Amino acid sequence: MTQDTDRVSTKMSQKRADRWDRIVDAAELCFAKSGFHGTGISTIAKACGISVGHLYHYVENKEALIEAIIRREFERHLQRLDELAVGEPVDILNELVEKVVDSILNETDPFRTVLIFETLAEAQRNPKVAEILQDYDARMRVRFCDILRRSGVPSPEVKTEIIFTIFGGLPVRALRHPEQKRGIIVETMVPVLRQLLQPASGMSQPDCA
Amino acid sequence: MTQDTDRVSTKMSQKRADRWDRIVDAAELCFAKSGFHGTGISTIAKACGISVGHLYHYVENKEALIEAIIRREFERHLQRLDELAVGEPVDILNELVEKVVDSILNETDPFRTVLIFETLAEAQRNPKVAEILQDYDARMRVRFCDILRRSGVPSPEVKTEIIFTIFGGLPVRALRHPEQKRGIIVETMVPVLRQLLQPASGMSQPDCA
DNA sequence: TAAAATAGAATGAACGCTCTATCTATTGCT
DNA sequence: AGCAATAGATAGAGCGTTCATTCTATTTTA
Repeated sequence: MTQDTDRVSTKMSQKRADRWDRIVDAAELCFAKSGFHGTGISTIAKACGISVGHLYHYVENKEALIEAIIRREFERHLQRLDELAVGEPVDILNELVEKVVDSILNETDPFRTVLIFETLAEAQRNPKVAEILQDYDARMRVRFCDILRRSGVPSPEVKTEIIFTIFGGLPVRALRHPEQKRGIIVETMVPVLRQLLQPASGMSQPDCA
Repeated sequence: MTQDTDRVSTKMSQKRADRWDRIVDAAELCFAKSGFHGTGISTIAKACGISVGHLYHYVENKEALIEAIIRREFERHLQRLDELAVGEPVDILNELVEKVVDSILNETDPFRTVLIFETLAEAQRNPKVAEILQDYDARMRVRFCDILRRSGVPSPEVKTEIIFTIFGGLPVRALRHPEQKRGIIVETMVPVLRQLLQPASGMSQPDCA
């Protein structure tokens, strides 16, 4: 351990990174409660126990904070997607359906969902946010599509799009129809998914022999 | 026509209603451009060419304006749904699929979509908005479900929920993946819809043969 | 002339952000 | 090791602006 200065600076930037994380944590909570534009910087500063001036030593401006939160959230989604891809290609389809079902049933994560709509609304008027959104969506599509392709699902791109549509609709439904029993949806959704994810067999569309 | 006073007062309230409509029109446009919380009252007043003080003679407060816009938008949705229900029960399914396809292809209404997410985001922190949202959703569900029931679709409630999920997801996709050709989606979506809307026939296990 | 319509200034709070001041900890020099 | 110099951490008041709303004054209409 000869890089003493390095270790010090690492420890330093580690501390900085920790502080940054705590700020983003607090901001996420505040934004979830009151929205991007309903939350003041002073509220966020208070929420993580620092002063406004101090917060601005870590955060360039509110906009950057919003983007950071959106990015972090999408990174989580990408990670979840990667966890899906570890199985054997043969089992993947079953695993996929299982995960989808699980995802529907356990989508109770309350304030994570809030930011979805906040983000979508923001993306409509903030081109930078729109770009982030579309960029991450593209990356998620590629990964998911690869899984389908490796599993021999025909027209994987379109299937990806349709499944993403369903998943995009689920949180909407959770808001618009919160009493709906998720289990019942799953029951009817599973055969639909199975039909969509059906690997190429004898009779099939132009896409596959 | 003996109720002269009535006619006068009607003409009066007619004028008031017109003014009100123009205010809501302007507000809708502004909110679509900058969001509920990104738009100031003065902006709305300017957009419909009246003063702030005057606007407050028609509008109780900003909140009421937001609610009015949301309500008006949902009324439009309800109306569109009713237009769907006029056909013969037998043809309804085909007509339904056709309308759905048409809806996907022509969902270019730009600023109407904006308010969807604005509304959903708002509903998460404003209980009154959430109630409106859920109330209108329930009414739309009932109507749509009735159509399915009259057409002999099994498990119409669940089918309604699933189709609403897909429809809820479409605008999400339009934002997250705007380059996606809608036509391709439709091609693959139609068989999915047909399977979902399949009327009860001989072999009809709970879900699949 | 009474009432309704309309305008726009005034209000006070909240906003995002910057500035300065203090305080702490590390560094270089001897 | 001990002190001075320096850099970073932190706080909070202050800036100019905008917000939603109200108030008062004026014009138009009945």
